[in-house]
Amino acid sequence: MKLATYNVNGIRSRLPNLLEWLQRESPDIVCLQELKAADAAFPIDAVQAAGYGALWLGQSAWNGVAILARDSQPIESRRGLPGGKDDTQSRYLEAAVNGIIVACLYLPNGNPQPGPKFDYKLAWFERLIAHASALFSSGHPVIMAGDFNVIPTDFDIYNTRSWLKDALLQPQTRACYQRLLAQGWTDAIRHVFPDERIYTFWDYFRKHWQTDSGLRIDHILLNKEIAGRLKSAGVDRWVRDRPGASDHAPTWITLKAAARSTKTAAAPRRRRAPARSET
DNA sequence: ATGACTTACAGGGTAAGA
Repeated sequence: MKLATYNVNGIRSRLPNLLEWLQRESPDIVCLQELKAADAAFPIDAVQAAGYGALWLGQSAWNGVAILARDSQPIESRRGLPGGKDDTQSRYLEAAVNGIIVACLYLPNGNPQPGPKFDYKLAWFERLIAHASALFSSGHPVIMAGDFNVIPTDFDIYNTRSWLKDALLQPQTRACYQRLLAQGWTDAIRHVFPDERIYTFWDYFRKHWQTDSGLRIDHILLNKEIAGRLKSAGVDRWVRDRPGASDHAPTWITLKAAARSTKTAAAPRRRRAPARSET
């Protein structure tokens, strides 16, 4: 089972790239961010023709998230984070797919910093932390995947020199991410590659792709019910190299098949005791 | 270095991204 997260940066202009990637990599579950399209403009026909069921939360021009499931229809469990009465930005969608709760998120960028956009980022992060706590201890297998807009450590960026004022690596931003992880979540990419520089984003200018000057900001977090199933992880860098690519690359994990329930797996199968009524 | 690139909305120039 392969799950991926991909900030497409405009699903309509990126549709050929998205379809090529879906066909080549066949991910089972996909979290998309930055659709930059209203609900009515989501290319559901093309997505279905590629073999995927989908849920989406669109918005004209900006933001927008979607969850795709191969040969399956995701079952929506939440649309928007709790506590967002006045929040009009489409950044959170949650669904059940193949017995897993999948949370697809697009955390605010927060630049320029300081300022109202950074305040909004931190406030949104607080709402995420609160909801993530409930998800973590829900008893279900849960995966939170998306563009977190957080560079967790200096090891997750090619060089901090020109980013020191950036919202993505401010101490407050990193502290929020660490508080989230402290609930017990496994950062899947870092867990699989503890000593390697892994990037998921390379901005369009300054030849950052050509010089591999990237950031690791797209993350996949696993709760304790599913962390033991983590098998492998990676970044589909070839997608970033295609003509007309998004500035992000798809980031993915594979999972081992779910074990049978603990009781069933642990208890040796017993011969059925003869029933009294049989004699 | 309020920059360099790219998308969306609109149908030009501005906002936003990270």
